[in-house]
Amino acid sequence: MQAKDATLPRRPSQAGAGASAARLPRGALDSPLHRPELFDRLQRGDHAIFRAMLREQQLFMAGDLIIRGGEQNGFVYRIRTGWALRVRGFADGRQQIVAILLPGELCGVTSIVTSRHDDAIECATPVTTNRASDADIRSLAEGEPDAALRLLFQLAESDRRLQTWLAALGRADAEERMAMFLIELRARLRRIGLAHRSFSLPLTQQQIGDHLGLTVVHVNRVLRRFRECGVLTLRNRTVVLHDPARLYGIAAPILDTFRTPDPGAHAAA
Amino acid sequence: MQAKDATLPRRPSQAGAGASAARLPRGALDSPLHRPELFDRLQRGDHAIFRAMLREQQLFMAGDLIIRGGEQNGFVYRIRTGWALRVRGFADGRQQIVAILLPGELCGVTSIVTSRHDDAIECATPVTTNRASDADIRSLAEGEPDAALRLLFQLAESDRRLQTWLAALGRADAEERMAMFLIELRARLRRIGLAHRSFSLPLTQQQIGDHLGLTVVHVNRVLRRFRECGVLTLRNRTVVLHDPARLYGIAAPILDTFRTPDPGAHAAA
DNA sequence: CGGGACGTTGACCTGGATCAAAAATTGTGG
DNA sequence: CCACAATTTTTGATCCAGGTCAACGTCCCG
Repeated sequence: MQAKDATLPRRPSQAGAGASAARLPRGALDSPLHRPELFDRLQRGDHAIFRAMLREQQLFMAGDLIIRGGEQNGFVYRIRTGWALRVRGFADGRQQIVAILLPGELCGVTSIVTSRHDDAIECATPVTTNRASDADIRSLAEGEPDAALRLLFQLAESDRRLQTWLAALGRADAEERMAMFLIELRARLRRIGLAHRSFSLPLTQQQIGDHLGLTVVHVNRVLRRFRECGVLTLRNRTVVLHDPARLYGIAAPILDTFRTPDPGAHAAA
Repeated sequence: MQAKDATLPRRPSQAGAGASAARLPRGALDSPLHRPELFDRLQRGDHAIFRAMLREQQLFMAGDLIIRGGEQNGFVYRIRTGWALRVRGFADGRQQIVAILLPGELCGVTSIVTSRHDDAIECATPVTTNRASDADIRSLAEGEPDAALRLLFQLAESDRRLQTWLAALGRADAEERMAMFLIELRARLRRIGLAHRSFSLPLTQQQIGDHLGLTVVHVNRVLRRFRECGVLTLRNRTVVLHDPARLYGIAAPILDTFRTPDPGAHAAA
């Protein structure tokens, strides 16, 4: 359960997830909604943070916790390879996977100001990380505006994703959620070079359910429906998209958001 | 629909929400989960930001949009008085209220790095704000670490709330959500001196539903049940808590979170 | 005093949960 | 390589929390 403080293995993991991401992906800083004029600064900030983290590397196994819930954690992490999950667990065993973290992303940034993490960070695959103490990161940010900007960017991205997903949980049905989930994930994986027509999805259906707010059973049924309609196949932790357009069609009402809620909308053409 | 660029009225609003908050509340910086040692810095940072915003004041009416969804908005706002809602609207009319903003909070902080807001900020009551351009805020943050910390704090708070609420939408039932919603809201209002045994809740039941992920009809039924059990009364946009302990009891399994999801839990005492 | 929000209630329906049990897959030690 | 245990996937049968539809009441405002 504890991470080994070790140098990274030559081949960090056998999982499809990590294998092709041995090099640090840059695409994570290229979100379609960020300001293009800041890209250079973000990249420099990212380098600076990465350099500050070079000394501390860790290797986790699938199932390990990078950050425990309910405790203070004095570090900011950067995922190098593998998939990590932000999990919120309840007293009675229910749990919600609040977000998914992919290589290149920072996690635990809020350690800088908060005294406790309400979520745990759990590894879905073997994961390699770098880290630095929150104090180091804080002083780095004060010295290098670009690094501060990089931190802000991570929080802004996280905010946007949480917000989007929250809206989906509140207002979308099972098929819409599944479609949206896979579409967004594929887009993110693509940006870091980990998705083509098919991509790996190293989560159990239980975990997918914990993310979509559904039971395993229903996740399975939705997947079956998608398979029977020829939309996609999920086998061996791998998603193969047969009919992307159809998938987009299912999620369309949800993806096409940004309409401001103006009271006169029902009259418009 | 457009805000007046005017000096603030002597009595900013008749709504219970704003009336007693003419002075800027500080309690917003005193979240139970932030690091106490940073409080002074946060407060200084808050002052600095507030000073940078003094020049631009605005008054909005209930229903106005402070920030439109889907557009770039070059400002960071600070709510002075009144209630604002972060709303995410879908193409087909569904909408989800993603968060509620109270006096003393910053909104639009992500403007600093993003090119578009996916959410709109809508006023639930008359609202008075200050604001400054994102460029000004960015350079302020670079000059004054305390101000940067204040921005980070806002994002961290927002992150925690979104995460908490997301988990509730994914895994809690209607009564639990309602109970949790009212409990958290009361706690926040208290911190800024706006709640005692009763507090004002200036939202329609439709809006409450849009926040809880329920229909108006069902919101109404849950409220009736609560009323009939003697837990609380909601009348005239005012919540009167008759039996707080009972309310906490309903939300207990959800509030009592931070348990890390360890696989051996079912065996423990 | 008429019209338009908003709140309230009843009757009925359905998407997804729950329960239960196979089948398939993965891991483990011999 | 196989037998065995544990985990995960799949399917069917049944149930219910919450949605939908349709009124009606109530308050406010011009």
